[in-house]
Amino acid sequence: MYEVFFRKFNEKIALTREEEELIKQYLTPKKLRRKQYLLQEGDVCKYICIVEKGAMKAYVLNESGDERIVGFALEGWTIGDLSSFIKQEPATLNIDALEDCELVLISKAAHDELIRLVPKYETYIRILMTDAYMALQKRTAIMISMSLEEQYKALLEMYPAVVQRVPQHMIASFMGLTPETLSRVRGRITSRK
Amino acid sequence: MYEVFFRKFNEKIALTREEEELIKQYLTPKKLRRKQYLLQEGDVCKYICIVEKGAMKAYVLNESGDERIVGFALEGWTIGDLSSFIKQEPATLNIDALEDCELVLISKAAHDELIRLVPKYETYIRILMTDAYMALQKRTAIMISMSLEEQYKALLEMYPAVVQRVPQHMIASFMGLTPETLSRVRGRITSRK
DNA sequence: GGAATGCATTGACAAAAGTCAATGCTTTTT
DNA sequence: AAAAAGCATTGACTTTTGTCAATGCATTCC
Repeated sequence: MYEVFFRKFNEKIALTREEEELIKQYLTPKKLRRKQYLLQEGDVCKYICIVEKGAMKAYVLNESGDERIVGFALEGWTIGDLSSFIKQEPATLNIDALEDCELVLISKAAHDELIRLVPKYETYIRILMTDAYMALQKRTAIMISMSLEEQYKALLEMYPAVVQRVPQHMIASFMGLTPETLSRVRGRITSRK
Repeated sequence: MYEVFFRKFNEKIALTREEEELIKQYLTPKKLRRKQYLLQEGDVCKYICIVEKGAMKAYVLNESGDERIVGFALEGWTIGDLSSFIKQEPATLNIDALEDCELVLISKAAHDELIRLVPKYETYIRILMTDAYMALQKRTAIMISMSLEEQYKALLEMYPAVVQRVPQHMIASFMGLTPETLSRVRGRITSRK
């Protein structure tokens, strides 16, 4: 249990057995079936979630009521409405399972305690946030500076596992496009290349 | 000197006089004239930069060679090519001064030392990264889920000082639009409202 | 095994955004 | 004070993207 979580953790900062055991006490395992919600808009995000197995997506609904995907999470990735989690305010994001999932949850209380008690946890979170921010900056730069063809190619490079695993209409949603437009973009890429 | 930097720091975590003095030794002041570069694409980002006075922008160049603005920084804000800074790899961002600026710089060596020596510095950076990530998530959600009119209104709420202070063609660039389109979007908002 | 559902693609058309050129107004430069 | 540069706006036109409808294919569900 928690193999993926601690593997990812140790890739960034090596933990002793004792530290691992201590941290484990603050973690909660959870299984989620495909299409089940982890979080719904308006609820407070009670947990940061690390995916041990499966795949999740986070999205907002636009005025027409259709999903715009803000992010995905595969094995080893972290997902949650961070803003809602940190401030304990109602969430703007919806998060649900794309596949049957095994998750590790960290509650706000556990998170605060871990930061207080385990210096390496704070360091890990600092690095996690930094990495997440860098990745989102990169995605933002891609979105505002490239043609759709180039955006799609860049996402393929940046998130090959996601593009492979997730239906294309969700990639379209992630890019802020309709499925038809993404289909045509892909057509242009394969015909011209 | 460094008033704004320490004011922002103390808003998040209170420092003792001794801690302030210690941290000060790792900071470098720098003045930059309007239009001068802090960083050019291809160079390694040597410093994280906090704006004491003035305004900066970070941008990428698209295939047509025109600027797409990734972010602004006003007084008290932080700017830099974080990815380049952390990995000490060539930058993809250009950063320059919109106005004459007074800056506080933190080199990579200073940053690493501060993290090692001053626990509150690591905490501050963790919070800074978390806040930056939350803000960028919000901006991303806005960009993929809203009409241009709503995007502009949302940016007005999110960054009123920026919209007020910066020429509109830069706001257009920040939104991934041409200046003409933003002008028309603004026209539609004021006529319909 | 057949029906239903979800998904990607394509076509025809409508709506939105980009491009190019021109204008008028400031601000900056000299 | 005059000239130049920067900026926002507008109009005419082009290109891109969205919308709606239809099709074909694969997967899932009874």
